Amino acid sequence: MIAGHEFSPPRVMKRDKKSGGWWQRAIVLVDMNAFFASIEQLKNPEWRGRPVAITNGRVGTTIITCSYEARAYGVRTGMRLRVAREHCPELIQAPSRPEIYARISSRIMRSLEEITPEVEVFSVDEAFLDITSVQRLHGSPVEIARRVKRQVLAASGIPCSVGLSGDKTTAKYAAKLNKPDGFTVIPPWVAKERLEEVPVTELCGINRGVGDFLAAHGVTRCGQMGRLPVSVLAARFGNLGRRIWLMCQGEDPEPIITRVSPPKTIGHGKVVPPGTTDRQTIETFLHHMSEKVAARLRRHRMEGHRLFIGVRSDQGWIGTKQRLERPTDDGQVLFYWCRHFLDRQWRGEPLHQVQVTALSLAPVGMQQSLFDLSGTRRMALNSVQDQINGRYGEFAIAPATLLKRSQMPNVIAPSWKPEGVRETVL
DNA sequence: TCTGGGGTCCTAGGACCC
DNA sequence: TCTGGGGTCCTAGGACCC
Repeated sequence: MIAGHEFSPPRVMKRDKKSGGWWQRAIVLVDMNAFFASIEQLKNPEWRGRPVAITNGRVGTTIITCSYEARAYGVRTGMRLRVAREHCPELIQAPSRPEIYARISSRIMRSLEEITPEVEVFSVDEAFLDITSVQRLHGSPVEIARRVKRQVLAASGIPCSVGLSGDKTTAKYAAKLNKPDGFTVIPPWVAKERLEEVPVTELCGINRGVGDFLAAHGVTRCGQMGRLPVSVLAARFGNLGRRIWLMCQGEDPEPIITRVSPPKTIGHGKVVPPGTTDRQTIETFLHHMSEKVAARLRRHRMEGHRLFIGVRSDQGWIGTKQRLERPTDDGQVLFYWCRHFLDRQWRGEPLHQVQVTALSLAPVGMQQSLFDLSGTRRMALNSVQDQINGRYGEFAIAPATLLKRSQMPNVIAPSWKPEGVRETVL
């Protein structure tokens, strides 16, 4: 490696005269605008400039996200399709296509890493970049941020909003000031002043829980935070409290997290037709969830050591968390426990949601039961199933009872993160 | 408020150890 | 059984994110 001082940030923070000076710390937040809808408009040119809403497959009734043209009519994420059509009769329904969104997301993230290796994939459509140490290489923060915007467009064909500041929270706040296709700079030395009148709940990380606590102490706007001793926040929220205190003053110390860590839980849940009481239907859904969870466990070469199974009725969740005698990545085993759960805990109440989540994940153990023949046979089968599904799509092959449900849409969670964007650093 | 379908992190408190 | 003074591990649940 080259001597450290080559890359260390300048000690003196210069004012950004004609965007020429160096910043002590420079953080960019990239936010794709209406990501899924923008992609569908890109792939279907006749939809450009028109109101498009993404739903969960053809059968979805709730809007996952929608284009800005649709938003102009008052259509919103989470709205029922039926209600949305009242606002906007010509609304185009587009079933979500997760694989495509995932591919484009990966492409965007890889292109960002050409600018700096310090990229934090925050969600499928958002990323933080710490560009502090590449100022010598690529120019001023403003120039680099502009390049980020150009590069995302080149990599994906769709616009994004960019926020630039000296810390993560202010950069994120900046990015949402101008949407879509925005570019907002809040130089670090004016961050505190710019945040002064901003309600604290506008900042990422402050919601009702923290917001109510702050309000009870007379703090509703960032500028009021200085009056509250940091010890009050620390006493209530620990380290998070200290961070919040700094965040509101434009000095969020949070670093960019480049490390991709393995998942800690893997789960799937699904809304079932409201008021379902038919055991067979419930089982089919749980079976489907079990196989999906197991397939992902195997893809990560992980096993669940604990398991959450739950169903939701009008009375709320009925669920169990249990420790497995033996960790597993096998859908049959997961489904076995689902049935067991139904036998023990379900009294036939009408249900509207089911959930299967593998907890306490750990890499597949070395002590694998190599002498357990039935075990190895199942592993081989699972491995083949994964390969086929990997090539031809999930559930190209699956237990027979699931095939007739194979039109069950796959969704992509906004929290999905692309894999293999970078090598995990040891 | 939740919609729908995913996640993470943190804290409090209990069980159990010496 | 409680004294006294540590500690660890585990789990449930809350708060937050997209």
